[in-house]
Amino acid sequence: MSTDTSAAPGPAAGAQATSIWEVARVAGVSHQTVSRVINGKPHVKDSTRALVLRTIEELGFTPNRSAQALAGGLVRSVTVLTVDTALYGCAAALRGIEEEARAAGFTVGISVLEPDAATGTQDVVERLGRPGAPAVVIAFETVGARVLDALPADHPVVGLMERPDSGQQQSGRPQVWIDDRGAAAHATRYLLSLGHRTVHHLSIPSSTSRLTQRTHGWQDALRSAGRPVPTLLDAGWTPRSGYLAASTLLDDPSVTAILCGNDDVALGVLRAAREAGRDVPGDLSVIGFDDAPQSAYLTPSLTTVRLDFEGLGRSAFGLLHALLEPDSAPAPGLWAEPELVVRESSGPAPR
Amino acid sequence: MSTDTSAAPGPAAGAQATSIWEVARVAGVSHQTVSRVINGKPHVKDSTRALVLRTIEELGFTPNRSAQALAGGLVRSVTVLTVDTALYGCAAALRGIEEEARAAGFTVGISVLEPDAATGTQDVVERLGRPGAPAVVIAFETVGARVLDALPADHPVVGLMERPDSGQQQSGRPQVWIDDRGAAAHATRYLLSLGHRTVHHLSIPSSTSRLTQRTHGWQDALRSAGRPVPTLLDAGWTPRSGYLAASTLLDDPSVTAILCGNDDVALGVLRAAREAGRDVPGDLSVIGFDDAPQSAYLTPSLTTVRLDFEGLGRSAFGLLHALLEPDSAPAPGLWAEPELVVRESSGPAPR
DNA sequence: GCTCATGCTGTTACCGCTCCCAGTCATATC
DNA sequence: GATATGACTGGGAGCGGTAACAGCATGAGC
Repeated sequence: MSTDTSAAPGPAAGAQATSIWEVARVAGVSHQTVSRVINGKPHVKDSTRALVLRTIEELGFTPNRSAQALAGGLVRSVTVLTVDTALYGCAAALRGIEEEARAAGFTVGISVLEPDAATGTQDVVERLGRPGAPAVVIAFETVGARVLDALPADHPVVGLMERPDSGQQQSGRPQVWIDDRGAAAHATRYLLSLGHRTVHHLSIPSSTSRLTQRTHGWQDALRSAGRPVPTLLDAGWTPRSGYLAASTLLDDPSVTAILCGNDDVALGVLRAAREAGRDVPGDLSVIGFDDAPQSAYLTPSLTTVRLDFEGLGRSAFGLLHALLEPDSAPAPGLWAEPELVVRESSGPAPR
Repeated sequence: MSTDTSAAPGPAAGAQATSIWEVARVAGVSHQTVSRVINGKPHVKDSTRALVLRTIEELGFTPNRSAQALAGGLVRSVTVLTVDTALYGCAAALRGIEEEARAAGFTVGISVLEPDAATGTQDVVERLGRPGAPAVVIAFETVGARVLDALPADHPVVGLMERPDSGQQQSGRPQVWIDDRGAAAHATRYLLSLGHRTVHHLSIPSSTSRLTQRTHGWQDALRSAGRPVPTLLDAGWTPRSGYLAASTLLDDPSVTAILCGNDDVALGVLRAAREAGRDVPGDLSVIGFDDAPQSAYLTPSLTTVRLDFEGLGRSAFGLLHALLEPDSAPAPGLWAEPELVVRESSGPAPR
């Protein structure tokens, strides 16, 4: 009796790892047939298919994705490029993407962009691991936008953006966006309608060259109402930054309404207001942006603009999927329009 | 003059994608030398190395990770398995892992576990894409723990856990954990020291078979102080769940101190307390868990147990890295001990 | 001067999978 | 009955890398 090492014809002759060759050997078919079964391709007799499927089950075989990708098969993986996974907007979008991607059998990778990260084409491709690797870029701010620009035009990538300026429908690159400019304008008008003379704005970080669309929307509303546009104040993303920015702003008693770049900033403002002895909404109205899950439970509960980041993420993936597999992919869904959610933190201007 | 299609000896003879063959051809060396340079292996003359490096730069070549993985080279990718990317603890841990992984040149994938997901070995391996693919499992709750169990003992995986019961130092699998049991006990003792007769507890979801370590810690402290242990109340992860659970609890005027399973639950409790006309901390003390970035800015600001999820994530990756590359990996760092952060939401028992 | 170690380089065989192409049948069609 | 289908199946050649081995100089040691 001798060990038969020459039996298996293909690679992995004496191997223990279960490959399609092993499955093929056990099932008594060729590796090609196994491949067909795995990929649900036609031209396999039902009984053969069943046999192979059973064998796969028995052997606990899992196709090796690296090999699939290398052999030029369908890739079924997305990389999400984002600045911060903990920030509510990004986290929610990520969740939407992941959810949809997993449902479609895609693997999702994630790579966090440092604010000062190198964003040359090569740097970005290196993060993706392979030229032509599908990606979703969460590009609400500058770094993301730069990364998006660095990718070649034919690269399968979709961006999650702020609403692009109507003028520059640029790049023809697939993208999904939220009309936060319009939403910010709406929120600002709402505050004016409550009798506030003007509205101050604590902006989330913007590129040095460009204001955020939220800031633009705020300006739009004030200008078209003929109201003075106060100096723009830059906050960060955190409650702390909102708190610091508001601390000085609240020294001015004429400030009666503040539109914040996001809910976290608004939270900081709420805190600063309380410490400054300003009643919200009696003396001061505060509006946030995003409608994070916490915002409804704050004291006072926060009036805010609800943004459907999760839906946006789902759509982004859907768009990418459609790009990759035009036939099999379901049509990408839509996402909810921004909506002003009025709660306790906003009210009539003091008199 | 004719196009020379036979020049390149190896694969990709007439291809346009830049592979190591292309780099080799341009640099006038063999593909193997290019491979050596890429991997920083020895036995390459400095001048040759420089030449290859320059060529790589010029051609904008990026090694194909699928091919590297397939060829049995170092893998340099981790998959994070978690239940929710938006939950503060998970998000922070994920950030820690990603940060450390990227620094080490690893790709990070993420896969969200549904509460009712199939967690057989094969299901999990399928998510990882390849048997033996390194992973970090965020296993603070049941699903994660089950997944961890499903992986074969020799699989390179590290778990982020609650502190295991001292009895069962189980499985020998590498893991990092937070002593939330001790921290919960500490927080409970703190409340008792303020004069509260007992402490109520709103638990985050636990497996049906097992209480969370936080709940255990709470029981520990009450029992060893000889205080009555109130009925355990199950909340969820969200402010809403805390709000709902507290709404009934607060009908009982003897409830003066509540330890919450996390900060979001505590936020809901704060809200419910206000609506019930209970002053915090005058009538009621509330303590959270996690110290989310928002908690310091709430009104009242939240006394909570600070947990270093980010450090935990970094350490988890460090441990995995050391497992994968015992020589080159730096020693995994430590993470901060839990710490009770006393703020405004806790105070002496009412009398 | 010749052997031997040593540094550098190229050749070859895979890794596990998918493509393309060439069979082999059974069933229609003429 | 011979030929054309067409469903099914198998064989081989890569995909872009890495590992193991083999060559070939160069310098040291005898």
